[in-house]
Amino acid sequence: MKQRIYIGVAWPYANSPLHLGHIAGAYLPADIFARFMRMQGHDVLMASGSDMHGTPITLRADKEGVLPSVIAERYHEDFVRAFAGLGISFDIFTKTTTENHTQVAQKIFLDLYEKGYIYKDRVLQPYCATCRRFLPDRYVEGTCPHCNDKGARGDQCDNCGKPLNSQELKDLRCTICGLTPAFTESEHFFLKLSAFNQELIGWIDDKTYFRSNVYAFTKKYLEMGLKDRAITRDIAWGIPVPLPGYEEKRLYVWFEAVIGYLSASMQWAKEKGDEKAWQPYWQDINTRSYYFIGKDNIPFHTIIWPAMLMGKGNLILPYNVPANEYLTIEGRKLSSSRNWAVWAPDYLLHYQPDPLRYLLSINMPESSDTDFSWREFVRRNNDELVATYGNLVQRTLTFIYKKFNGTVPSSGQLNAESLELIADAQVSMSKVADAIACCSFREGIREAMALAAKANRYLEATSPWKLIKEEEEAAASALYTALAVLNALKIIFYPFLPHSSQKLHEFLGGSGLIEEQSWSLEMPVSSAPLREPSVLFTKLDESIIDEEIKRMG
RNA sequence: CGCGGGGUGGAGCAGUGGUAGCUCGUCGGGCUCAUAACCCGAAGGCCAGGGGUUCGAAUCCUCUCCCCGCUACCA
Repeated sequence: MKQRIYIGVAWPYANSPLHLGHIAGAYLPADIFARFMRMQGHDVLMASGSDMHGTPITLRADKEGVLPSVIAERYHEDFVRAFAGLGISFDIFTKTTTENHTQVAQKIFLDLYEKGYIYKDRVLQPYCATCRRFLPDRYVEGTCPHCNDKGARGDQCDNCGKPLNSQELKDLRCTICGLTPAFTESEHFFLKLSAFNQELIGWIDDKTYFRSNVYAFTKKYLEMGLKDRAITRDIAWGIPVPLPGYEEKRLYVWFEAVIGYLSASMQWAKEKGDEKAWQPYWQDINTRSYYFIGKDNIPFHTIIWPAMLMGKGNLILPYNVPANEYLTIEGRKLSSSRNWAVWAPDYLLHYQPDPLRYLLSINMPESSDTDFSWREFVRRNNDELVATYGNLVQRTLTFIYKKFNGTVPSSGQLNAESLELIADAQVSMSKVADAIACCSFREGIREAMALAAKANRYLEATSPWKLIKEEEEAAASALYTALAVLNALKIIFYPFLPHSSQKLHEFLGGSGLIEEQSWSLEMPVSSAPLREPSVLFTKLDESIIDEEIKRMG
């Protein structure tokens, strides 16, 4: 049955390049899922874009003396290049500064406002006279009224975990200049999250198939009770509030950026020349929407965005939010400011995308934080990708190429071992499919690699290089069987390693894009031509470990 | 009593009630089609520790210890 699937992927903040954390956290799992679903014949729309607004971008622009848009555009283009290099197959990757997004965001704002889900309220807001600006919550520090910890921020106290607002803090100070701000009244718009509390509890209740951390976190959050949140700010960079008298205010990023999931779909439809094409992805209740994000984004995708969708009405709620945990680098938390990170553009200058995709897939932070180390990268590449999978392909194809004229050997009468291996390949195909379908990517790629290892064992046991001297037909039959397994491998590795699967597809005589193949085992056709193979993956020298580590930090 | 994640052979990890597994590394052997790749065998773990539940626990409960996040950039 053909399923329609919408895949939303976290919108990267356009203020620094993409790093491995982004890729392992959201983009790679989303891409694996999308490629798999497309190959299964499902109808997929995968969308994302750059989050161009927000304070960090403004701060950086101030520092460099340029407009915020300059910074945002620079990184947006950088993202587009990195995604292309890594093979992240978005159907659309746009940005929040488009006319389209601005209009959609403003329209939703107005709609929720008219329905009473957004209301005005006057708030006392800390204003720093020295810095001449209103201070967002996290720019205010003080003493927690609950536990007396001195490092509490305007939004919450990290010591006791209690949510706060700036007015509750004692000994208030501005984190920029350290002086005491004064409270000034300002009018803001609030999203009435409290109105959706019950409905959200009902919605999350049957989402037991969610990853346990996502489910538990959301449930607890909802049971503690939702508080309405301000969704406008007194800043200049962002989407204007579309009401007269509020020209100086902007929509706050977390309200506006999530709307990008919807506006990007509309943009995709427009570019496709069918303005209504987005509707089935958002309005058909049989469509399943998935949101791939990092764990810090959970509340925005399981609470705020669903609440907004409920308020807007006639839009489907998330079907699943497979949030990943974090990736550490060489055992330490990554930090862009300390350059303790591996940058995607930088990686792509030196290495192929598939080895990285392999490591991040097989060691994906699905259920707990995992570590990326260059030693592990080299090891996985050399000992697993090259030695197990790559070498299987190489030994099979070069042998056939030399001894069978570069054509598929005749299958002859397949013996019991051969039939068993082919059956195993079929089982692997469905196991990998099941694993990916429930977002267990690690399990999926492990199974794929296990099949490659099994094929190596089969070759060892049948030893066609010996058979060919006495019983050429038996050798042909064994190699035919190995080719059948390669046909399975190119498919089941495809979602994870699209570049090498495409290459293998071509070695095996296939034409066109492997993506157009279906998720099924195609038996080779005897005497069909193969193409001259070259290596699928290359070994990496151990010396890169120290070099790469030296370049960080 | 702040919250959360985690502690499984040398390394990285899987395993959530029923004889402790995977990949790599190490040692020994085989093979020679293949990117010194492949295959077989072996050594190596009282599953952080104490207590409890159970016929039976790495797996459930409880306590203790240790590590990592929860602070700016940041999935």
